Amino acid sequence: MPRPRSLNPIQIASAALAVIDQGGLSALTMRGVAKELNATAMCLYRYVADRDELEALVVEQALADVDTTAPVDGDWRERVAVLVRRMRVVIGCHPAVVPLLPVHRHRSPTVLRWTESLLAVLAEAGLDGTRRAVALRALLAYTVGAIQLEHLGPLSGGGTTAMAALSPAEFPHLAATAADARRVDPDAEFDGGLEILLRGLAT
Amino acid sequence: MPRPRSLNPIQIASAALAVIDQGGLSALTMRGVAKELNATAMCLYRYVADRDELEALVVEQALADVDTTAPVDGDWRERVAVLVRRMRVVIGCHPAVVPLLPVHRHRSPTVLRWTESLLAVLAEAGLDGTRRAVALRALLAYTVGAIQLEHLGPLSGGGTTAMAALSPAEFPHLAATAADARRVDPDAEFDGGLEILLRGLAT
DNA sequence: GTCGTAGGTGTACAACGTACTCCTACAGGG
DNA sequence: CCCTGTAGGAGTACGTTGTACACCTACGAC
Repeated sequence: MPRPRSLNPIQIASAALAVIDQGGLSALTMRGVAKELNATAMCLYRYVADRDELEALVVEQALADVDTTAPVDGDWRERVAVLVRRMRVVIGCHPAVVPLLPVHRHRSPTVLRWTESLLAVLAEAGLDGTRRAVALRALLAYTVGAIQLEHLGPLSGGGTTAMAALSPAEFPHLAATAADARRVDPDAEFDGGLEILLRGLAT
Repeated sequence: MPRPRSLNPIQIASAALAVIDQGGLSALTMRGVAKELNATAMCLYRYVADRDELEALVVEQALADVDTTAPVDGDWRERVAVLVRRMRVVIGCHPAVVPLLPVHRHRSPTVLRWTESLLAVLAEAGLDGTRRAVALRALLAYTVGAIQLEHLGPLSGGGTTAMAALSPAEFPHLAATAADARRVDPDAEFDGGLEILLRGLAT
């Protein structure tokens, strides 16, 4: 009986993701997303309760193309690494959503499926109960933290450069390490940290 | 010759921290902080360039009582753990600043001194060059990530509870692990993850 | 006392999220 | 075919935010 809807949540999520990809996090406004859809700001409230829910939609849309199926090749450590890297790669395509991840992570079906796959691998590795819960949180913490450091930490490079320029008298190790760090590419850095974690899990 | 200042950066930082501790991150506004100081919003701009700089001040103030001196007791792994735990405890006293940490971390002198101490311990452990840089980033990523998960993840507990209530048919491992996770206290969880990382660093 | 400088205040504006009100396009019944 | 009830979309408006600008004023040096 009623008038049919002219938008759907996927269109809204896509538009919002486009806005944020193009203009950064500060461009994500109700009015901005509405304009992208040739609609008005208030119209969006027929589909989302508030801005918070719009953010959750963006996060889910950004994560949607993470492959959450269980990897089959390699031992369990390699399979964990594959899952974690898949997540990182996809997030890397939408760096502006990084600040939204910690807040909306637990509402995303993709994150749930991904976590389920991760836990399955950990179970195969012989981890169960509390030890598995701790292992999961450690992997989650590292993943979230590393991705944030990568994208927010130095506003991509500036922070590390600034640290490398610190007085070697006051901060000898920091200045030296920052100089070293500039020569490590982000992939190697991420994988290196992940490997440390996986070595720790294996023993 | 000029009129003397009636405020100083420490007063502003303290007032801002008080505001955010009491009213949460959303209470941190120029007007709100000004009211706390019995001043006007515009007055603050004689001391900080913009809101961003005020946030940096809050972060530094919140972290100010982290003891960044090098621990002396225990082997290097224990000393790393002591430094990391000191940071976590202090941040735990100001949970509302957690979302500001990733953005302003690299501007904080306290973080610089803390990092310097951490690197010194890693150097004693025989790590140098690229390997030390990677180890540091891994520890940083875990620390930042774990603290965020702890304070933002589930709005403290609700998310884990929601996950425990998921359909065991669709998410068997997740539902079980979430149920287990509810019985792990936060300190043990954090220390457990940290220990995994340190074990990985030791080999 | 006088003066110049710099600190504090007041006003104002654009942009934000969103509550409320109205108009109107459409699916079903006659 | 028209008519009608319902729900979608638009418009307006309000309170709050950060902050630019102009003004006033309190104070140290002479």
